[in-house]
Amino acid sequence: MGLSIGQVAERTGLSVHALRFYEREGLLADPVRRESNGRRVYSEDDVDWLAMCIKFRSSGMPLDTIRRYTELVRQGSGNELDRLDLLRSHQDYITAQLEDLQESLRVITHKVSIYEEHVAAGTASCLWTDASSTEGPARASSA
Amino acid sequence: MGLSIGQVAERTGLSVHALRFYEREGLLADPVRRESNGRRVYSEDDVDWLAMCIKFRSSGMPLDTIRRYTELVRQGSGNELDRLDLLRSHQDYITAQLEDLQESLRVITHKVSIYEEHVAAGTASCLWTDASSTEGPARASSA
DNA sequence: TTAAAAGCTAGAGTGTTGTCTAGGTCAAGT
DNA sequence: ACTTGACCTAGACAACACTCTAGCTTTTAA
Repeated sequence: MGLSIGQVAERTGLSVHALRFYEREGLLADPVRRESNGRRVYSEDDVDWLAMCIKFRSSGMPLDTIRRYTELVRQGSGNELDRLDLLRSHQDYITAQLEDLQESLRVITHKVSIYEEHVAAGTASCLWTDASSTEGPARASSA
Repeated sequence: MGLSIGQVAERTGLSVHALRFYEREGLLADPVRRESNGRRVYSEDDVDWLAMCIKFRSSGMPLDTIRRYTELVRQGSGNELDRLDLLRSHQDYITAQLEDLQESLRVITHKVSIYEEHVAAGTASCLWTDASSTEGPARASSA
């Protein structure tokens, strides 16, 4: 039931350094329990919480915001609207990221397909000399 | 036809600092032309190239990789397969990001909906006291 | 019993991506 | 003449999120 920092590092993929760092930064709902010798003992709940933090992080939430969220949870009930606000705005942020990424993917896929055509053509004979229509400044190498 | 650094900053959304920085970092296909007085003169092609760099950046390509790509383009024809490689691997990277983000969105949307239920219930009467089933360590506040 | 492995704290160091400052030039307007 | 504003270079500084080091204690395995 109680996990050492090393075990938690293994399970979460965070380094032990990062785990201590996150704790110092106030990202854990409660300051991790300690054994008599001072060593950290993590519960499954701690690991779940960390997993959530990792999801937040990987979707671009800054540590600062995770800390604010953590504080709200730590304060207990009464601020659910604030938590909801924070979550919704992160939701919006993710949605915006998704749209940007999809657009980026569209653009790069287009570039890839142009290069593929060129390369396919070039496999037969090396007749083309620049990436015109894919690279801006390389275009026609002129005014 | 020739744009000042300030105009390019306006058009691209990059700061003039960032524009000079990108140039120093070798992210521009050719070192920007200068007026007699040393001031930069950007062409539309430069702006197009910058727009592409911005797309690369915003989809998580490090400056380092953009520089490598730029170098390939600068070298001229003959390395199209290398460019294609680089582009394809970034394409894969974006795809992976999209999947991660979608998963994150799923998780956070679930949390949001749980909070919404709680808050809706609480609007009538403040009967619930914690975020159990949404927050790990806050759960039942016990062993 | 002793050596390796794992943990601890405090704090320094790092990589990335810019941003800002200092000190100066140049052109235009008043 | 003088101020304002855009531009220049070189280089210092900064935010973010870790990562690593030093110096120490404790646990575990041989």
